[in-house]
Amino acid sequence: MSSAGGAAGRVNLRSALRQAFRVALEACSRDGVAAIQADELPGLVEQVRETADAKFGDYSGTMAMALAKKAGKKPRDVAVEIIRRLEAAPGYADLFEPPGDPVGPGFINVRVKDEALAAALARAVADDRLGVAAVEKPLTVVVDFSSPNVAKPMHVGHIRSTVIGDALARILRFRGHHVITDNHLGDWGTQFGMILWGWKHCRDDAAFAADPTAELGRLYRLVRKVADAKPEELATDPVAAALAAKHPDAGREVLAETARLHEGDSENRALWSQFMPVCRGEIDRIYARLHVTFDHTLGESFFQPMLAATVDDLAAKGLARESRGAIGVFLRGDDAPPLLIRKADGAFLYATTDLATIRWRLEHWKPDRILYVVDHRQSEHFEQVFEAARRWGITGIEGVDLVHIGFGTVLGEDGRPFKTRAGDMVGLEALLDEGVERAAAVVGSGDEGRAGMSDEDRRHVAETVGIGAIKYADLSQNRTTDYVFSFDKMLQLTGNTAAYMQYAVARVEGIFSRGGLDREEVRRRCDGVLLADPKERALSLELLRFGEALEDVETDSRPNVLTAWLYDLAGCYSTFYDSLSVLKADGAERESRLALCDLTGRVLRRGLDLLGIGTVEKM
RNA sequence: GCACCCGUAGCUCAAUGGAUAGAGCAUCGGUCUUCGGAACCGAGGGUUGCAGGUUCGAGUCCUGCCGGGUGUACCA
Repeated sequence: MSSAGGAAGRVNLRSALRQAFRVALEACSRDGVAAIQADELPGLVEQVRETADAKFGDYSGTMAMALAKKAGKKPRDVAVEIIRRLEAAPGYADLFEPPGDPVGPGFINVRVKDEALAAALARAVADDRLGVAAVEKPLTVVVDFSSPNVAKPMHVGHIRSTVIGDALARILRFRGHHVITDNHLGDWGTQFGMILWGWKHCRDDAAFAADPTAELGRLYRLVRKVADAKPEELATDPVAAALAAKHPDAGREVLAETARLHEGDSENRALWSQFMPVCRGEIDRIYARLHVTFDHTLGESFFQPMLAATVDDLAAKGLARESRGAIGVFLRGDDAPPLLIRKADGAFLYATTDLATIRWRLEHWKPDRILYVVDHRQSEHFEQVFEAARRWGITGIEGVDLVHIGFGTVLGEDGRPFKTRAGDMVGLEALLDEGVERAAAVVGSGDEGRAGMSDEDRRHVAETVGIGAIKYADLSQNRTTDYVFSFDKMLQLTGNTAAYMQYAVARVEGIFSRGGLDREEVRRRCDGVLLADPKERALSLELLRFGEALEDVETDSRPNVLTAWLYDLAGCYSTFYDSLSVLKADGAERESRLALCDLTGRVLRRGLDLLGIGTVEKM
């Protein structure tokens, strides 16, 4: 038996090569080639990366050029010194060909041995983890994402946090980290003051009985306009305008309702308890459809009992003080705006809850890292909260990474924030519906995979493709930039889209059902892979880089690194499959190529799964 | 005013300081008597907003402009 499931059988080629370079560089330093401090070693070792072009080999190291100046030597001479020690590094010769001479100004190019590649691939085929090694030092990582305000309908603005956060959590978990996901619901803020005010002044009992969610949504939208009292908004909404005229002080009254809720007013608390299940039911339905789950859903209300103590403690430590009736933490001197933690009317704020939440999480979960997947517009807020938390000196905060994973805005095709013609945010559910509807039309356009497909199957395929398209479009963008939302582009069957990737999976895996083959049997028989053709070798190497792609996703919390790699993998497969026979091949060649197909299908499927995207057998 | 982010092919987007700035769409051309053609191969298309600077090497780092966005005391 091969080492199925055994960590010893999994090799991350890049990590192995970096380790060899580390040894070589340490030797260079010892031998006086170039003085290298221990703290600059990691940066140099990271300069081992995949080559830009296969003609240069598989991996290259560029650190010789960086080291040349301080060594007082020519870059190529430094490279020669590194190469000499690299070849002697433990384990190097098992996996890699001798490097040869430096290229150009001093590139050290390395090629993986074919035998090592074939053996690693055979192990990956037999492995549930597809050859991906788990991290050596698992961290406890809290991922705080989605976090909608429950009293208002979820809209397109929530999709990015939800989808990116879910993907990051899945990937970190697969990497071997201990991941705790928490949906930090906005269930205690001013939006509830709006609902409360609306409930008391303009509710429609019949409408609430018929559809509580819709009625609460109506109240929120209506009262927000009344409270904001912007003339241009009121001009287009006579109902809101009439209410605003009748209640000129609505804005303040809304805040008063919020404050009463926070103070424990029995009527407002009772209404809150009545509204919450309605709100939760609404968002849970969407999460179910997105296949997104959370380990915890500790909303702001959960931390409410800790807020007064939070303010008191910060004040007692001399970090927070009164200013204009409110209480704030002054982080940048007396002139810069402080981080407010209590309003003049006594109500607490977003920052108060965030600080209390950090303390609670540190105490109960002892994380090494907390990721906040939140709109980039809140970057300043998080900078301040993190700074305040550190100065506060909460127990256990030393060494904990607090990271704001910001992301850009979703734009309409006009380049403006994505809104309906009326100017409202686009509802998330309606968005998903439209995606699925359009997917149904696209999926129905072919005929190959549809033979014998029931209506139910077709609905399932449309749902999987439609939701997948929306998620993939989001995840395949660099998260830091805004992006233009376009159903037409995300549902294309070519290019870097979910539909293309899902199709690739169906096509790859269709080989086995079409050929009437037992995949388990293919895997059992695989004891190596033939790499006679460059296309087979390219595909094999790409497959073994799955772990590297996941590692790179974690480094900068960027899921688009994974989508880009999956797309490259699909490209390698297409090239391979187009020119080399699989089912029509014979003997060992057929076995080898079937194993490649099997692994490609499983890696693509797993990769999409790690992005939260489903796949189908036929489409 | 101050702070942060962004300006890359006609369009939508990539590119952890590395080699000739890449994909898809669109345009044009080619392959194969389809192991799922929703394929594969190729071409054209770029002064990476502008001007300096650092570096062996800059789309990437620094400075200054131009243009766009966001945030800036009691929303979250």
